[in-house]
Amino acid sequence: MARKIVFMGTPEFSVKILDSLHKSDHEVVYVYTQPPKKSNRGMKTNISPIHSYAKKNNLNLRHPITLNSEEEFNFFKSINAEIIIVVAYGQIIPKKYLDIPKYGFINIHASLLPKWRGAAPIQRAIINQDHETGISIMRITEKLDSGPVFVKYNVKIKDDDTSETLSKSLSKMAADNIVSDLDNIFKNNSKFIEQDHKLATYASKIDKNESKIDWNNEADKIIAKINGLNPSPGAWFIYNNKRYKVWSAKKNLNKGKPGQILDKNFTIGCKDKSIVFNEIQKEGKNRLMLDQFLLGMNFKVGEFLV
RNA sequence: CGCGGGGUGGAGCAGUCUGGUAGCUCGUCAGGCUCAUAACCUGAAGGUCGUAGGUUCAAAUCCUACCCCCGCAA
Repeated sequence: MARKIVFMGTPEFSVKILDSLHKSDHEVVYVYTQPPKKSNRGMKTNISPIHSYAKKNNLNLRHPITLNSEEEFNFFKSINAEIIIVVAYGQIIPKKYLDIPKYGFINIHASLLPKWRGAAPIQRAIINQDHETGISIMRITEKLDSGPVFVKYNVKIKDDDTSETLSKSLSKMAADNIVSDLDNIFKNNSKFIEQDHKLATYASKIDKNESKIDWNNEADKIIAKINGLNPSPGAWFIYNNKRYKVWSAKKNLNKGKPGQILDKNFTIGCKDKSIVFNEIQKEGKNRLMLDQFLLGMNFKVGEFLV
């Protein structure tokens, strides 16, 4: 039976899931996303990935600056949706909204709750060198990411997984399952299980300062950071006053002082072993594979990166 | 009007400030060496220096406009 769904989401991660819902038997009556804002080079006005998807597929779109106004709340009530799916919307849903739809607000979160509640669960899982993560589908309650969960899907984190690859596979996993999961909710087949709040950890937003590579860490830890911050904002270091963004790297067994260039392959010493870059990008330049990068790179073995 | 870097043979770069023969590393092709090679040696091909104007005896280089790529910041 077709249900009236409202979808709330913003980044690329949400798009596949919206697509799944849009192609299902249910009716996506409204899509909410963050309003367009001036951003990026030149400060042009940019719309969110969900915004452009909705436009392309002629879905009803709503992008209020805030949900808190009376007017916005009344509009929401007038939609008369039966269930709301929230995937990385980027705004806290005010409490008064939560009881309006018959089947409530459902959230898709990219971690195995109660682990990694909050803004950057995928990045944190990789940076923390976790071996697995996943998707949790849960009911939204007043407190962020702490509602009862009714299903989790696990996925292994591979050594070469980045936030981008992991985000894609998690997004796909959620998209593949959401429709049948919703059916279970509608049929009342699903048990919502309270999280064990004592085990909760928090995935705080990525701070600019932590994206700089600290060569006093172990090679594995540095690589985890590189992968976790790929593609955005990217792990980086300074050499000759230029900023270099590292897209990927692998461990090398050679030893050397932290931050020191150990050989002509631009291998860099860490606290223990060392790392050799795989794909790297100088500021203002394109990203390059190591062999290309080395051709035009002028450096002396023995010097230090900052 | 957010700040900044860049566009030079197929790839990555130097040369631009201080105008005067188009340079480096790699790749490609041919030949050589070798049991053999992604190694080594020799040689060759390949560039309207992003585009369009301007200044000049002379422009990759100086001036103007435009196009494209990228980093930061938000």
